[in-house]
Amino acid sequence: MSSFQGQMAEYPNISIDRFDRENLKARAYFLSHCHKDHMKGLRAPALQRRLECSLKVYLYCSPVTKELLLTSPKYRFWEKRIISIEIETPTQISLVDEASGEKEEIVVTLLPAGHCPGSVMFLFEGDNGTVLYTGDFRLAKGETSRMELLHYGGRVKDIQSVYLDTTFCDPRFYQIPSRGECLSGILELVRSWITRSPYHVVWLNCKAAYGYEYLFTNLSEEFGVQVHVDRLDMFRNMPDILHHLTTDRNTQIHACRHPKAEEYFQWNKLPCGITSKSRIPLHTISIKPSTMWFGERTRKTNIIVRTGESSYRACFSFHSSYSEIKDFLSYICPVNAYPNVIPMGTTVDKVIEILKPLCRASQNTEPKYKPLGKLKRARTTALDSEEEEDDLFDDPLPVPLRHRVPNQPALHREVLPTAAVSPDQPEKLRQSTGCFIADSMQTSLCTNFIDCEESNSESEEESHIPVSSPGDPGPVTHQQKVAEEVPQWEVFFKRNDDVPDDGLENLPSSAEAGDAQSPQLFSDSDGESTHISSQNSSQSTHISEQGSQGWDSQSDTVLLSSQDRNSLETKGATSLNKSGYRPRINENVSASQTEQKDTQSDLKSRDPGVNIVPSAAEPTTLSSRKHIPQDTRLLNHSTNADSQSSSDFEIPSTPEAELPKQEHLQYFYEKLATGESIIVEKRKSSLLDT
DNA sequence: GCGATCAGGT
DNA sequence: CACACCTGATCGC
Repeated sequence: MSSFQGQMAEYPNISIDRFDRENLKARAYFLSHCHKDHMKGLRAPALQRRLECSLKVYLYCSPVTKELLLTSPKYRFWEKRIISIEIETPTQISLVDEASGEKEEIVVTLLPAGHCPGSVMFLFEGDNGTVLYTGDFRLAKGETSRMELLHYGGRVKDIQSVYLDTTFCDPRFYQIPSRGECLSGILELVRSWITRSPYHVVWLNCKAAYGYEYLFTNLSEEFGVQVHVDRLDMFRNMPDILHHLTTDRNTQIHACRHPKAEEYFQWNKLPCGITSKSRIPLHTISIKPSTMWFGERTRKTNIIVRTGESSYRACFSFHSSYSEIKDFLSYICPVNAYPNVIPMGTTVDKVIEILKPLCRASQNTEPKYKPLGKLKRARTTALDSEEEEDDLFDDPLPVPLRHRVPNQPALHREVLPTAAVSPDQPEKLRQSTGCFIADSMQTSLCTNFIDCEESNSESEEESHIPVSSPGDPGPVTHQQKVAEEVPQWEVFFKRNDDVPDDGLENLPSSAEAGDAQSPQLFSDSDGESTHISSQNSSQSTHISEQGSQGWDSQSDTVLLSSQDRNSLETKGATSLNKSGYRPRINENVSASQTEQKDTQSDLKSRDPGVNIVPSAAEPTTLSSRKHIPQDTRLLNHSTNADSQSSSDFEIPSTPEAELPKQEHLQYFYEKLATGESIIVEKRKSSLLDT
């Protein structure tokens, strides 16, 4: 549960995900997603009064969040005061103090957070630096590096502070099976049951919260069976969700709820009350999505656990695991990181101890890497025997790869995201948030060294992925990016060894299911339980292809973009916020926003110029000041072959390409080393013969 | 009657 | 397997 108090040290005039107490004075409000623990005070009389008095105060959120919020009558009073901002569309907002007329400009960019429909992270850029509020998020390793607007000049932006979802920021939660792995596990369990007869039904015992929709849509897609839910009016403008849901109880997949649902289930009664179909009794299993986690060294990652004769728990998480958080933060590498959540059973201090080493030292704007001695040696050619670790940097890399150097090309707008933090900032931060300040003394040399290493490997691994297919609504720079990139072995011949693979048993086919009431392929939860295990990347790619075929064959409506079909996890994370769940409604926001919506599949809609929304008495104007570099290609970093990947954004193999054999590589290397010409027999290697 | 808070449940 | 709710009791206005 979020304990973020609503305000960020750098921009205290805005409030995010909190609407009570101090936040009642905010000049603008932001809502990252539609979960109640992020909406405290949002419908309180105090705030309603504030709205009536201050006609220039608005709530900013994603279009989906706006739609979900306004579905509830309790929040209807917000109707005229919400401005939805498209994902990945930098938007300028004027923060005006209505009493003094004082004005502050800020640019906000919504980035998909992968937590639930409409969930976003907020990237704020203004005079006090660039800050990122993650809200709640689940991003697999490498997804961060694909967010164009987190980057500038081929590097991650210089981010002063990150306000971070630390729900699972504890080594206990080292890994959580990826979205795709969890989904395929659940798919197989459901398949094994509902294919037995039309009277075999599953009940998905989901909590009352947004976030299970991608499970529903994928199940529906896979089996051509709509999911029974209590309500679906909130999705009335999201056809790609709506089409997979039904209020007709006559279906084999239920996600309906009832206060006495568990009791009902004991009596083979579904929450919606039915026990039979055509007077033939139903055979029901329950599947309870819940977070399951595994330690660093755990290799078994069971996704389904049987908890009773007809009950299963299935792995499912809305939040990033410990390693995903660390990947995320070390990639962003902010000056400060503040936990939004203190996980149960841990303390603020412990969380801070984890975050600190992943941040820059707050006083070292220019990171100093441990192997500086190497640079000195390179110039003086003097040997420096006392520092053995220098040898780790054989290649002269005098410039930090990750961080923007102080004088990067300035953004062509009035906000300068370079840190303008005064020396007293740390104290201010401590006071205003009561949270963590990255301490330069302790992040020290070692930290920077580690960070450099990790950033290199991660960027290398993730930065050359052609995520965008022509015509899809990805950021405009994607295509340029792909074209400019130099092919890398790692891209086209993706290893499988970065996903824990312990010789998993493959799932038996559903035909194996015997006569018993429960599927046989899962044993009980008494310790010997084996289950659907974590699958390697090729399997998850395979599943996604099945899904893709389903889309093609089954529906005349394209519900997900081609990009979203690339993997199951893409459906789960990205489409939640992007084209997949984009409401169709037209909103009266501003000329610029409407234009964005109407041309969403057009590259023009990805024009990286900053939108301006009418805030605080500003008349709507259209601006397209460019500030995003043409070349957003990431830098080449070195590979970390052992890095764990929990992503399902696995790099698709080039069709018909095969991993080169060791002996072939050896041959090539030898030839290259001796300068001989390479004669390629049989299979021509397009990567080597240029 | 409403909201805030807490305890307890899933 | 620890989320994001729900319900109900109590207190204050």
